[in-house]
Amino acid sequence: MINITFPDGSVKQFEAGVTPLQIAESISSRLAQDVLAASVNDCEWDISRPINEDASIKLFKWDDPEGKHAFWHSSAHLLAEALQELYPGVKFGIGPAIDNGFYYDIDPAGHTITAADFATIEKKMIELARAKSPIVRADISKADALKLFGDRGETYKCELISELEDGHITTYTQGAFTDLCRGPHIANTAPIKAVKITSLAGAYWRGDEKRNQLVRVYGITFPKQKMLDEYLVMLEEAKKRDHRKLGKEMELFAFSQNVGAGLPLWLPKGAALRDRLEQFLRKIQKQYGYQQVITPHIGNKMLYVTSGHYAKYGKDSFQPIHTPEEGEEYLLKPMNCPHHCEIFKAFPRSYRDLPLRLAEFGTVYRYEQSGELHGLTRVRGFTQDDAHIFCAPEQIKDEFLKVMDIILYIFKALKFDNYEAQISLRDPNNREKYIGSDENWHLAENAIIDACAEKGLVARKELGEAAFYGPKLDFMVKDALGRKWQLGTIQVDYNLPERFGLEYTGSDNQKHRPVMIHRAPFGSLERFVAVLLEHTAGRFPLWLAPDQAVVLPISEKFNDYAFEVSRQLNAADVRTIVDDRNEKIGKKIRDNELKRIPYLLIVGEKEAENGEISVRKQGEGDKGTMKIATFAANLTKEVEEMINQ
RNA sequence: GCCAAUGUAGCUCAGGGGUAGAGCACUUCCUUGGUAAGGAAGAGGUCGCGGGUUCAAAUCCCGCCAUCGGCUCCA
Repeated sequence: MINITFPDGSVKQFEAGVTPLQIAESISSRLAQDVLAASVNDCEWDISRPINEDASIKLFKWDDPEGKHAFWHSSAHLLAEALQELYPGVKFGIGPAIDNGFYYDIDPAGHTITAADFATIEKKMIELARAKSPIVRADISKADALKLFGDRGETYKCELISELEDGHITTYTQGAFTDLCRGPHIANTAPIKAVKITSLAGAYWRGDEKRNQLVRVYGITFPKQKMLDEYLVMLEEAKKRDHRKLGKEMELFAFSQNVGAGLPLWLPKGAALRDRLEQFLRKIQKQYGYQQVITPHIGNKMLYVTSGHYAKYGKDSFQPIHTPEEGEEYLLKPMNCPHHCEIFKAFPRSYRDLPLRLAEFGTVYRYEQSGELHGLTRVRGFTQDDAHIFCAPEQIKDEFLKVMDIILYIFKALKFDNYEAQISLRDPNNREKYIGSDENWHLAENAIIDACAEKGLVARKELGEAAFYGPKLDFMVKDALGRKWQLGTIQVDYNLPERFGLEYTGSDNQKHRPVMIHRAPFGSLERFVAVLLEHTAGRFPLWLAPDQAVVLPISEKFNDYAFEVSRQLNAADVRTIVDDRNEKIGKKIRDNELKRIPYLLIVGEKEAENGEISVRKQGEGDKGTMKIATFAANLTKEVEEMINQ
């Protein structure tokens, strides 16, 4: 007998060799039906895999991420089995579960797979799932694995096996398909009831653009058809809040082929929105002791040779601008920091000047690869809410904490509660990718980790994600379709001060090297507006809304009064427009509700007589009648409460 | 940059070797209506751009550009 400990601490005895599925059955037949995966002593475990010694166990159902993961991972195998039948000779790469479903990378071996084939693949997968094939785990020696997959011409699998340690290799088989796999998997294919192949893409083998490109087939599966239907509806809803669609609809920004790909044009309403965000940030930054600076959009090539950016990114950037003067070369600035370093150098600096916090809404240009451009989230010209803090090494953590305060304040004011924090550290196995000494890297990485700990901020640590000049703390927010975008960022940099030879005089009358902190709470205005649009589905908080109120005259007879109302409200800083179209009031209400204007002000005979307006709040309906000045005062108060919460 | 797809009116889309269609939006007229779609008429398009095939190309073929979904990249 062995002792099995449950998550609540209770312990039950079972025969050695018991499986998680049998344990679930001993609790209830319902649980046995629902359980998809397990962990045994915190190791992922198949529910049909025997347990031979005392262990603590967790059972995972669909609602647990681990349960979905096993379900989708098994679905990837099912997809592979279907592809193997439909396209004989295809070779398999890898096929993992992802956040929303799974994919399988295959070498199509001469077959062509297109979106037109999705229905066939789905049908085949359903057919195979209904066979209720058990998914069977097997240990295999490295030699046997190489032979098994080698005989089948699975060159990609063999490459993977050759890198594995003998004695730790397992395969999983369902029906006629055997895959090299660590698991865990669901017990058999029966629970996979609804299947959708979602897209097709090219993907380099092992993510290396120098190697073969495979075909990646994406899909998602569910244990119930209804869940798939709901998922598809959710996707449709998400598309409606795509910032590219909303930005056009709401006349915020546009792109022109004549201007160039990835170069956004801010329309009047978008520019005004952006300006409000800038003012908001300027105000907080002033409180935190920042000073605004302005630097040019271009800089001498030598500036970037000094900073090291030219050597690293020069050939992949917009190419230098040549002047009539022989030999002079300028670059569009890809970042503001070298300019700010020169501002630091403009005067002899004392420890009394530190921390020196230089802020700039600086527009930068980066030549992103053509396939990478994406609405406002990935562009070639954008404005960072940039600042560089020059401080003494012992001030780093304090400054870091203050920047975190600003970022968290902004996220709170805009109700971004769904962010993730990530500490990006360097890849210890690939040190030549980074510039700067080991000692400095070590210091900088620890400053970030300590600051997060002190703030109680839960941050994921990612090796190899650091910038080439230093480690960073990033705040990521998801867009409508669940794609993650980096917004706020704080980066420690020991490197640029070194390269620019920055120094200050300490209290000891000796020269010292300052440390630099790069930080951008929004990341860029472009990306921030994009994410804000998707986050709010275009229903901006009142203080940011392009139009805060629209006056709707009941009939054309009251147009004059409507314009008078609008004039008075605009004079009181309430952004107000008039809908003077010759339409019925019902139609005007519908159209302006759909335009996401926070307040609809209806005026007719009664209102015109009394100097009043009838207020309707977007999405909430009629709020009654009030004086124009009362409405203006209420709205101003509402805005102030939002910003100063 | 790579793989796949798409590009027709301001928007959403249909059509398809013989000179262009719908709905919404827009303009004008009728209507002057009290809280989510009143009616009529009109205007609007080198069918992404450039080549080729053809008596004839928006339609077929090739190239380019842009967009979309991924991959790689992201200072």
